[in-house]
Order: sequence, then structure tokens, then C-alpha cells
Amino acid sequence: MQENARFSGKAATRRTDIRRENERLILTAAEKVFAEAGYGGATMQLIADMAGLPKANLHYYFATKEDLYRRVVQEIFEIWLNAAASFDAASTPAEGIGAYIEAKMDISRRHPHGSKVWAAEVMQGAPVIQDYLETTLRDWTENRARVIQGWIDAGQMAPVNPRHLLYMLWAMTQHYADFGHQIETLNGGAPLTDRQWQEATESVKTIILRGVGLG
Amino acid sequence: MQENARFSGKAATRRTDIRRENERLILTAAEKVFAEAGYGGATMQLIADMAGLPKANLHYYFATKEDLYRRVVQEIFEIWLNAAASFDAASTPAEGIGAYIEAKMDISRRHPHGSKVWAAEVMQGAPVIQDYLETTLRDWTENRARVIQGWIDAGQMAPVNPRHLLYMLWAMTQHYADFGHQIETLNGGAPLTDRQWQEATESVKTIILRGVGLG
DNA sequence: ATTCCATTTGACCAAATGGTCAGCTTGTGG
DNA sequence: CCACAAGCTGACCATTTGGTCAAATGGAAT
Repeated sequence: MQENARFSGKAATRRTDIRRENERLILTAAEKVFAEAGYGGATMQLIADMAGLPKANLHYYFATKEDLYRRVVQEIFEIWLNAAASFDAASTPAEGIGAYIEAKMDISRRHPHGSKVWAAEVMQGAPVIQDYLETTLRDWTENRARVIQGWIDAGQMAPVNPRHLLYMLWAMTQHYADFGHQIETLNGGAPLTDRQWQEATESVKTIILRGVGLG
Repeated sequence: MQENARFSGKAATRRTDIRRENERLILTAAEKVFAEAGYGGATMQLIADMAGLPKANLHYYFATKEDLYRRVVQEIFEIWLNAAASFDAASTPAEGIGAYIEAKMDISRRHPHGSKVWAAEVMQGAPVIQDYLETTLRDWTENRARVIQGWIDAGQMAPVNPRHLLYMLWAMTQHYADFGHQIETLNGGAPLTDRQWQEATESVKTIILRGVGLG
């Protein structure tokens, strides 16, 4: 019972640890394989090998390939939603937009696989997360668009279409994850260094902020 | 013989027509299926059904699934390269960048499937077009980056990293194709109208041009 | 008309894949 | 230590899929 685990002196029982560890192991492997091969190209065997577990073990933790995939997509979505905090916490447009760009660039760097899985899912018509788009994401977008419109109405930034501004922010920040391989190739075959990531972030911030009259 | 076809009075012989027509039929169907299902999720049977031909016929024109896929990717790549013309023809930065945005937004609208196929290919590490990235695309990028740097040096626009500017242009314009489904959902479930596409293009142009000091 | 070659296609095959299951091992509460 | 449940896994299976092929059909040059 989970009660036992929760109340028995030493944090969690061995069993709970095993479960959590293996699920994490599988999810991490799945994220990478789905990103690199797409849903159709990914195989449970590949994911199992990458996780270092027998294939049958995957099906013990995740009933079907689709279940596993759904979990991977949900995780990146939540990470992105949380980046809204940096947007909401700000009091000025420059601060809010700037912090949001920084947060999303940081996510692109730390979770490139998840970003790709999301991109592929949406490109294919969002077969498994359509409801999220219609509820959570729609609400999220409308709320932020309203905030931006408020800034414009208050004369704090240039009049731009808030929706398209949001699309542009998503496009640019996620591009560094989704097209990371292309960027790496054009960078002479080497991944962007810390310095280059900083430069990329600054470039995006500079152009966008000046672009909305906050330069 | 093809000589016969070329020199026989009526343009091309029936044979040549058939070949061209069927190849076009297959390529169009393949572009759509690869975009909607990914390379791994696409099946020759699906493509055949969409093209209205028996599966064996596909293998008569394209030896393997990979051959067919390669052709689809090459086509969109060439379309994009040609968009460079609008960039090169311009004499001022505002004109060049503006025209390039318009050209690429137009392509996103007219070839959303191809754009998605390209995006998926790059996201998966460009397994079949890596050589293009390292040769053609690298040269293309370096040349345009040099042009932009020239404008900056001449004081015609604000100093920004030319590479990152190019990445941003690609990201934003292609976003309207690759994430078209998401945008459509956030647009109340309806595809963007002519007017809305124009507004999107204007938004991108306005923000970018002002962002590089050309507002 | 006849010959030759391009085109078409139903039937077929070997390999790969998602998923199942029965039996085994291991942890845990009593 | 025991009994039970959770966790593990090799072997297996039905289905799908890319690709093949031989036989049939159709166009065009002589």
C-alpha cells in the first residue's frame, strides 16, 4: 500500500523507489527515441534498449506505446506552461517579454527532445493532445494576449497583434530546439557553446523588444 | 526512346505524359502522407491509396520508400532556395528582408506539407539530407549573412548577429506552416483567412524590420 | 499486323513490430 | 520464516509493411 510507503519512517519503500526510477528511466529513453525517430519510427524495442530494460518490462509500466507517448508529450507541455510564470511575474512589458524569452530559450536548451516530440505531434494534427490545445492552451493564449493588449492600450509598447507576437516568441525560441541539428551544422558541426546560447538569447531579445517598441 | 518523344510533332508522346503525370500524382500524395504521419508512420499503401494507384505501381516509379521520401524533401528545399531571389534582388535592407519574409510566408501557405516534411527530417537529425545542409545550405547562409553584415557595416541597419537574424526569419515564417494546426485551433478552429495571412505577414515584417532598426 | 518495350497489378514473402502470458524472482508485512 | 503481492522476462503470436515477381495490358515504331 502506498500509505505504508508514505508513513514508514524511511521516506519511501524500496518498491516505490523502483517504480519511480524505472518510470523515469523509460520516460527519458522514450522522449529521446520519439524525438529522433518520430512516433511511427520509434519502436518499443529501441526504447527498451536505450532504457536498459527488456521490452516486456516497458509494457509492465506502460500498457501501450501510445500511453507512453502521451506521457512524454504531457510532460513537455507542463514545462512550457510553467514558463508563463516569468511572464506573469513581471510588471513591465520589457521585463515580461524578456524574461519569457529567456525562460523558453532555457527550456529549448535543456529539453530539446521534448520540444521535438511536441512539434511532431502538432505537425501531425495533434492526434493525441487536441483537447489540450482547445482548452488549456487556448485559455493560456487568450489570457496572455489580453495582458499584452493591456500594455498596448496603456501606451507601454507599440501596437502589434498580440497573438502573432506570441506565435513569433514560440517560433523563435523553439526553433533553437527543433532545428538544433541544422543550427549545429551551420555552426561548423559543433553544438552552440554557453556563450553562443547567450548570444542567441540576446539576439532574440534585442530584435523582439526593439520590434515592439521597447528597444 | 526519349529523343523520339522530344522530336515527334505533338509536344511529348503519351508515354512521357503518363510518366510525368503519375510521378506528380505520387509525389503529391507522398508529400501529404509523409507530412501527416512522418516517415516512419507513412506507409506505401496509404500513399498509393491517396494517389489512387495500386501499391506495386509506386514501386515501379520509385524503387523504395526512401527514394520517394528523398524526392519530396528535395523539392521543398529547392523551393526555399529560390525564395532567395527576392532577397538578392533588393537594393535596400528593408526591401530585401521584407520581400524575403513575404516570399517565405507565401511558401508556408502554399506548401505546408513540404515544410512539415523538411522540419521532421531536420528534427530527426537530417538522416537523408545532411549533405545538403553541409554544402548548399551552408554556402547559402554564409553568403546572405555576409550581405547582411555589409548592410550593418554601411550603417544601413542596426548591428545584429546576421546568422541569428536568418534563423529568426526561418523560424517565424515556417512556424505558420509547421504549427498551422495549432494556429488554426487557437483561431477558433478555422484556417486563417486571406486577410489573416496578410495580417500575420505584416506582423512579422513590422516587428522584424523595426527590430533591426528599419522601422 | 507484328514486334518490342514501357506500364500495370494481384498475389506473395520475409522481416519487423506491438503486445501477451505463464512462470520466475524479489520485496515486504506479519 | 512464510505467504502474498509486486516486479521481471523469455518465448511466443497475429498483424503490418516494404518490397518482389510473373503474367497481363497497352502504346508506338517498322
